[in-house]
Amino acid sequence: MVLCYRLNGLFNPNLKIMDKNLKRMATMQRMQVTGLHLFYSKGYYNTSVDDILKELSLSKGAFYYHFESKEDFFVQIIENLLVRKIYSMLIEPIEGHEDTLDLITHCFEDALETAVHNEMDYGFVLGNFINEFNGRNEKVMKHLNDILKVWEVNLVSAIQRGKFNGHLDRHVDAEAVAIYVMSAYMGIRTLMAETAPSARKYRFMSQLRAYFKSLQPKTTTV
Amino acid sequence: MVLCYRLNGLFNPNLKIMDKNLKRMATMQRMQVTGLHLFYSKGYYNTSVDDILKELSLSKGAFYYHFESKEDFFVQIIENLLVRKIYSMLIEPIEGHEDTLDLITHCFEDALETAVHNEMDYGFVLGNFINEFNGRNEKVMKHLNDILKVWEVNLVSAIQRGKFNGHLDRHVDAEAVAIYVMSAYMGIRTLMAETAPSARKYRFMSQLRAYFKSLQPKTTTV
DNA sequence: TCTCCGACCGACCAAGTGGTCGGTAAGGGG
DNA sequence: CCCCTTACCGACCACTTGGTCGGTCGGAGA
Repeated sequence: MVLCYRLNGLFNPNLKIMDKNLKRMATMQRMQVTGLHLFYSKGYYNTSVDDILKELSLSKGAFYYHFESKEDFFVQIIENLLVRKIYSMLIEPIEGHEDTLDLITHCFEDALETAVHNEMDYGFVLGNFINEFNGRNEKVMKHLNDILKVWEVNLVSAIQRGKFNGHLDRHVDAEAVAIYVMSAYMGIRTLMAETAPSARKYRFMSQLRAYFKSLQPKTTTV
Repeated sequence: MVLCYRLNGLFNPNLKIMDKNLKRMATMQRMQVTGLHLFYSKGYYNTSVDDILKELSLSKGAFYYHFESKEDFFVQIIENLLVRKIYSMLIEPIEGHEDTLDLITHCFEDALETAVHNEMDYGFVLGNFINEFNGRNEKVMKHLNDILKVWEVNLVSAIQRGKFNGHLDRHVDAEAVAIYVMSAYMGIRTLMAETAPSARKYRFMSQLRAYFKSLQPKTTTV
């Protein structure tokens, strides 16, 4: 968004036009934010465009003035909101040069804690949407899989960094650990969805730590 | 089904009526089987009753003659098909008295292998439906959570059995292991849904084994 | 043979669905 | 002052949805 703003500013130094763009983008942003909330809580196919508009006291006309279609709207939500949130919640926190396993542990601890408090956990939102669109909408799936891929790549490189720094055993299969960690995270979020989220989070984290211990460098023989 | 058959036979020894019940149940069974397939591949809310009927060349009348509503239909699918399949795929295989961790490993190996071949993996079907109905339909969610609970309970007792038999360390937290194992399984199925299922299965299993190793009795000191 | 009943048909309904389109009010530029 | 663009309105459209209901038909019982 900031990027577009600057670009328009470059091409057209007129202040008024910049104001207009700001208004346009504010409206679109509002639609996207409530759209994501509704899509998340009721599902994409089970949320009508009217539902979103009602929430905002806007009309159909406004919606189709700003977006080509419901699908286009959703893709923009993915690109504008989902990607960034996942980046800041699940990728950025493991980018440091400290102990990789510690970083992942704290990252998951934080992410699951927000989930316990019923706030939106974008890692789970992603899993939810993957389940909903899988086999139903290739185009959207491609965008969702791209996010997954970014997450995976960043995990792999963090793990490799950890091996290099001596925080992980040299024989650890980075790709495998990444996949496993992602699986576990997405799975626990499904299990936390309805029943005893706090207790389940605690149990999950204890076993994640146990698993991570098995990845630490083996100082003893063999 | 067999049970109902026998019950009807008991209360009414008339052969003709048994035949009639058989026909009725055969039709209902057919509807449920294709219903589950469609609900699984397109989602519950995104599959219309007409879609199912078209597949079977049956009419609306037939459907609402046998079932009260779409929701009732789905609940019966859960009770008649989902519960049994999950039992035979994920619970029965870990009931033995051999090494619990071996049993779980083989069970998952088998279940994921059928998933790789694009067959229906009912463990994943369950996760899918939980995601779809979570926060949208309490009644259905209750039924789905019940299945999850049964799975959990059986896992816990299998793990406890393993501790008793000396296959697992005495200090292992059975509940935590159960939750963790379930999470991992449900998660990997989401990740296997679209991209590189076979490779991901392989990586997942390797790390599951690594984790399981950390649960084995510690023969060394401390 | 007549009657009755279970199983099924298909036209129909109200309530939505995504999407279109002819408007219109505001407000800046000429 | 007019004019044109932007942002939005809301009636409307074709279509689908879950669900209803009067009817049909074959076969079993009397």
